[in-house]
Amino acid sequence: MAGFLGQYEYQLDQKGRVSLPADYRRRADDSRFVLLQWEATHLTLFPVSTWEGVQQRLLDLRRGGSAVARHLRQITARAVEVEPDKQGRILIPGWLKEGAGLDGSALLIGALDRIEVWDPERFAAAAPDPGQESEELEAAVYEIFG
Amino acid sequence: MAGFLGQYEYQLDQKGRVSLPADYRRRADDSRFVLLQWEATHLTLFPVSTWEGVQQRLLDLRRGGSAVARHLRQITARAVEVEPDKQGRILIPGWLKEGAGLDGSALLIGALDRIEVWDPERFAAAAPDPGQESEELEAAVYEIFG
DNA sequence: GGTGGTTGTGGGGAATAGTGGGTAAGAGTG
DNA sequence: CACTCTTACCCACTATTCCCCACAACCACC
Repeated sequence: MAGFLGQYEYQLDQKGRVSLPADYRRRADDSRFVLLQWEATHLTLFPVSTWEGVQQRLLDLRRGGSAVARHLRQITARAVEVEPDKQGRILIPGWLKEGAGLDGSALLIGALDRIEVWDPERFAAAAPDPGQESEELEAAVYEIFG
Repeated sequence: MAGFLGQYEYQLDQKGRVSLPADYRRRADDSRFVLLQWEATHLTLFPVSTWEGVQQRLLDLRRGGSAVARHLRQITARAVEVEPDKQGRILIPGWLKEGAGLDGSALLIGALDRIEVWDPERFAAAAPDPGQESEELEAAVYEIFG
């Protein structure tokens, strides 16, 4: 099955809720999601079925006892399990809105097995500059799409 | 099932009680927990079902008779079994509050299979500085989230 | 071109969650 | 045995969260 695709810009209401595109709701095999910030720029929304695999890898890494394992709490502390209400909206906690720079509206991006939640301006700014990086991207993309 | 996630800052009342987030209470398969300090910085709260595995590993280690095994009592001495009251609060003994630097308020952190109890300022100070450590963390995290 | 369903958006009201404190039972001490 | 201090249970208050109803825009389909 094709994963999450496309982009939707929705309002973030005064209670901190955003609609989840109906298309995404239908595609997800589970109605529950894990919303977390593991990159500084944006939030990521995993269906719980996908999240479980991630969680297992996190547990394995922590049990390994490496130096970085001690900081994993910084990741899990920035996560919540959310479930859309009857109208298909999820509530984004204040501390996550702040971290992702969300105010007013949110851009929902389909990213195959997950959904990303961006502040529209940040997303525009995150596009690669025409230059070296963009050339590398182009080359990689050519190899994939053939 | 998704484990314990997120962060909640609650008051620590004059009797030394803290509310356990309702979400955590629902998630735990058992209402009883083991609260202990095994790291200098904070306290950790294990559901008894999870604790049993830890306890088994402690017993195995002690039976192994290694040098460190002789100091395990320093760990178990800093532990208590707690159970939330009807309002969902647990009582933190004075000697544990002191060791974790708790006063006024407590930050409850979801860490997948366990819950951590931090002094808010200490938690902020424990965040990895932008630098080598933070880069390693980012790299490890990228590998996990792909 | 109407018509019915679906989708995003707004807001009111009930249930729940966190917080404070009073009082009784229990443990430890002299 | 009496006294004190701690722990546990209970009642009450307030703010937040969650659930539900309702509207309006859009699309598809007769």
